[in-house]
Amino acid sequence: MFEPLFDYIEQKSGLSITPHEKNLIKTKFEFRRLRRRQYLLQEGDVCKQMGFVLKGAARMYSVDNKGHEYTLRLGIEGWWLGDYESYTLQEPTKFFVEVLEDTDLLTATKESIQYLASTIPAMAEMIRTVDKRTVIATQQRIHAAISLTAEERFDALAKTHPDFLQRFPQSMIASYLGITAETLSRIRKKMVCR
Amino acid sequence: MFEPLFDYIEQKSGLSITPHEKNLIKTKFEFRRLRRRQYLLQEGDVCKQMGFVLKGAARMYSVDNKGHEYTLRLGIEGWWLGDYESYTLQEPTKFFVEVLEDTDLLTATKESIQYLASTIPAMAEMIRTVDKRTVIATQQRIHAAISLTAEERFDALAKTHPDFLQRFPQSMIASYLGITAETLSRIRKKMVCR
DNA sequence: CGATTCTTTGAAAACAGTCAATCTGTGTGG
DNA sequence: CCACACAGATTGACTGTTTTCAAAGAATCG
Repeated sequence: MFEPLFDYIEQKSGLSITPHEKNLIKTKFEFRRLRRRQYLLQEGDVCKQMGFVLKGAARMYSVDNKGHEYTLRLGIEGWWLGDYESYTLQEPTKFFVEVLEDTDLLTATKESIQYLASTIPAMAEMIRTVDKRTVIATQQRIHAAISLTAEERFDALAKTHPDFLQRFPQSMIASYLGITAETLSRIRKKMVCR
Repeated sequence: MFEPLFDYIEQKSGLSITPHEKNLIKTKFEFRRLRRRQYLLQEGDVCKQMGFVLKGAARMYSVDNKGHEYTLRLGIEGWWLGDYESYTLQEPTKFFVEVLEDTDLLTATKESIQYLASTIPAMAEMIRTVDKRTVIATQQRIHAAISLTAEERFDALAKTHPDFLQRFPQSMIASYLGITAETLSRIRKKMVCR
């Protein structure tokens, strides 16, 4: 059950983890199964733990006072769930993290993760690497948001994450791209014609 | 001359640095003075070094095939200059980093910074902390880009970085917000009336 | 099968971009 | 000191895109 996480840590860090370290990780992560439509996190909660997705799909979104939803993050197998800001600062979140299919997770608190990082070199290196990758990915998304048209942003997403288009409803993809579901529907219609 | 950098490292890491460590840092960073309109980095370059701003102002932007500019980053005293993606991956950049006033920098290569990080605990911790803050800040900017109107994004920027509005021409603020200079001008006009 | 959710479509309104002209302030050279 | 050039900001008219709202059409789940 923990194998996908072990593989992930070794792959991201480029370091291997010993059997002893694996046992340590097993004691600090908790297996959780969430059913479709359950929330891992809700607005106002403090994000006490991050979750590594073993199986399933989820999204992180906010809701404004008009009821509009804005999807900040989509995640499937091999992604982390949780609000990084709320987790890092231990402050209440503005977001909901909702599971879209029955989902299996490995969760751990900040203290557990910090302990593992201080004990297991591969864990510390994995976190540094993932943080760096996240900075790069978010910078690219900002660049897309300010420099590309809605259609170009959709094309870019279709290229970088074609799996997302299969797994998530179009309305969520639209909200991830910063457009309405109607606009995305029309963009797709136009594209098929060509 | 190095004091602002030492202060920055101690403040961000929460750790103090010894006189010996300070000397080490001095050997690895290079002082550079750039004149208004000079480039620290140009499209196609590999970002060999990051620069810590002692005095001055700069922006990082891309140019599309129609000649439109998109500002990804604005920086003044106490900010880092350079394309994080190109620096981290050592791949050619899509961006220009241009100095808007005569600017004093402390620059260091990736190797130097990695060496300092492996030698000086405060340096390593500063990098981790700044990376985490960057993830949070970029996530907030993405959220603003997809959830707020142009006017609301301007208000948000005026709140979080009022100094930017003084230091940078409106056309650059507009491009940072993902709108045209004309639209920003009209937004400001509307706001004054209220 | 019925209920629910998601997607598509249409028409009107709101919004932002484009292009061109004008205005304003700054600094430079004569 | 003035005239001029220059860059940045503003304004107007127009175009194009996106949102909004409402309704109808598919797809999915229990």
